[in-house]
Amino acid sequence: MVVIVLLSPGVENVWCYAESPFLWGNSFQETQSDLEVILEFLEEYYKQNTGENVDKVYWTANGELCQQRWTCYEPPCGQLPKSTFKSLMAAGRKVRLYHFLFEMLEDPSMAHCVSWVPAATGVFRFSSTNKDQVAALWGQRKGNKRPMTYQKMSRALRNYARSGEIFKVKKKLTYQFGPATLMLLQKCQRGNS
DNA sequence: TGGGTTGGGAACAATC
DNA sequence: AGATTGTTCCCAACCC
Repeated sequence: MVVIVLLSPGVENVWCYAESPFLWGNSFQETQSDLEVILEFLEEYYKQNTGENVDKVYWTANGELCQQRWTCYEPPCGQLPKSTFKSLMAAGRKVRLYHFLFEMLEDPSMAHCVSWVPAATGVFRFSSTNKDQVAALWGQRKGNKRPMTYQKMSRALRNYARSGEIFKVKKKLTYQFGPATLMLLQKCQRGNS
């Protein structure tokens, strides 16, 4: 997810715009993993310029905050206590399937289950014999009651085509990350390492 | 032909 | 209470 922070030192409000990279492209972009850093920076910057502490974060959200996707469209404007802002950030970091798959792909010990296809960027393929192992791990990660299978997981993968996060490649057991998703995942990974 | 794979509708659940 | 993100079930089509 992308967050745009517009600082207005000397002005009472600090504006924080959050939106989805899959909807808009933007000039100043940071990933969701950088949100806390941004918030800290914002606080410090605001403090230096106004001599006051930030106790609230203001942002646009079509009149109200869309809690899960950080999707905001146009001002103005909502306001939240900082604590709520932080807890929402933590909630947004909950693992999603495409992120989990990226983790698997970056883990050499999982190469027998799922691996990158070198021919094209962002393309990956499940092993015909071990694909259910990936699915089972995903089910475990989510704490599902019933065992996850490749068939059910692939149903979730097919839903990603609508949002452009992952596409099906016309090859057996092969999928491709959307360019924006791949960039985001790679950036997240660099941020964590 | 058959089994594995793909595609998608629909209802449902968990979470925020 | 509504949106998001799967999960589960099911059936049809495709393909090697």
